[in-house]
Amino acid sequence: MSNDNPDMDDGFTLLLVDDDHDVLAANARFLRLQGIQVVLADNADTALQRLESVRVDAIVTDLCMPERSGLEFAAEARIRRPLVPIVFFSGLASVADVVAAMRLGAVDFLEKPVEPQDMLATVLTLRDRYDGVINNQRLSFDLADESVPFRYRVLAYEKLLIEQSLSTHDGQVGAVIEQLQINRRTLNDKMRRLGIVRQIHD
Amino acid sequence: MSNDNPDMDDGFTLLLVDDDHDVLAANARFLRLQGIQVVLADNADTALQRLESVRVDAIVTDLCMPERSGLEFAAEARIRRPLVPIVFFSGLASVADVVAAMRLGAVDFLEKPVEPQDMLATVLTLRDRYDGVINNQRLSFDLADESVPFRYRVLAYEKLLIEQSLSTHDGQVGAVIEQLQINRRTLNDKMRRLGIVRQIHD
DNA sequence: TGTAAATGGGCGAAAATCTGCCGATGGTGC
DNA sequence: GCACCATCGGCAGATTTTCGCCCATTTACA
Repeated sequence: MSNDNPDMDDGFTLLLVDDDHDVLAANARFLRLQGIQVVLADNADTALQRLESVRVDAIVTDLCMPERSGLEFAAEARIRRPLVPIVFFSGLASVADVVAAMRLGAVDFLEKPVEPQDMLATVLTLRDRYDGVINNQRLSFDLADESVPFRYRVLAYEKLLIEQSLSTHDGQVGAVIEQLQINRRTLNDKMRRLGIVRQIHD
Repeated sequence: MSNDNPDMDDGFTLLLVDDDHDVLAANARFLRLQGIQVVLADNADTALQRLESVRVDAIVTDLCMPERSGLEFAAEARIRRPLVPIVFFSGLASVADVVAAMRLGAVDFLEKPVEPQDMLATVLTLRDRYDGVINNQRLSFDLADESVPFRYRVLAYEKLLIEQSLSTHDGQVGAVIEQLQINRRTLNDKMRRLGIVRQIHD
């Protein structure tokens, strides 16, 4: 892919995966016109290679693809890049598909045909909000699921610890820092990555 | 906590929410026959009251209910009990509904009509996870008071995960790599760092 | 004894994380 | 308005971790 653009980017690169070349090209053109860097793949294997060779910040993928499905691809992608948010789109999605996708940590699920405006809005949201964030509320429930990769389990545990500490201290970050003996800066980063939102009760 | 039946109490209580009384009663009877403690509610408000008065370990709720929907209820429940897993079921769920539910941290989403067997299987999974979490905490924390630094707790958890996986696979490192989806080199490093010694039994 | 598979670990580049410094923001009290 | 406090986040350098490459050792099996 033509990534030889010398003048540097804003650091945000989207991986767009679709087995339909026409749709893929059209969407890519549209997004590029909006100033978003896009890397393309027309199947799961190519997409995984892209993940290796290019620094990808978000993934938008079709659910139904020949050979390897979007779900399988996403599962692999999750292992390689746990922090990269994934959005699916599909025309014929069953409830089970959506559940599976969300369990994999999908950020959103669009229905085909995807309006360019919707896709753009979603992508912009990814760039602004989900960048580097593990969106997974499911993390905290997968604690005992045997098939969940090590890395997720550890992240889920970190999330659990922080949330517990936060809730026992009424959302006081300072108290959490003291109890967990963690650097404030590190705690902030982790909270952002793990999608922990502080909430104060009274 | 307030369980009047002392000898039936294995510590796991399910909150079942459905506005259809007949379905609710039938499901409750079935689950109780399977030895599962069930608390009932036929609307969101009652369900929230139940959350306050009874220690609930898991929630299974209808998505569509008059007045407050299952989603709204779940959002409230999340705030009050962030760690309690929630399962939805619904007959007419749009993709957007499923996405919203999963984002709220739903563990699963069943389609109506729900087969008793499916519901039972789902609930049993919830219960097992619950057990697993409790056990994990006990194992890694019986030495630890609250003041153990975050870093050490996470390391202890990593050690626990690896040791568990090792022991269930009879010390086969290869199987651990597969189960935990962890790079071999990384696993080796971690084992050395955490002082894990592989031992083969027969 | 040969051969293959499994495991452990050194080395080093790449990636991720940690963390101090500093400025921004929002709420509180004077 | 102004000072104060708690919190968030950009930036960047220091530190740690990850992981491919490669080889030694051990174990398994013919």
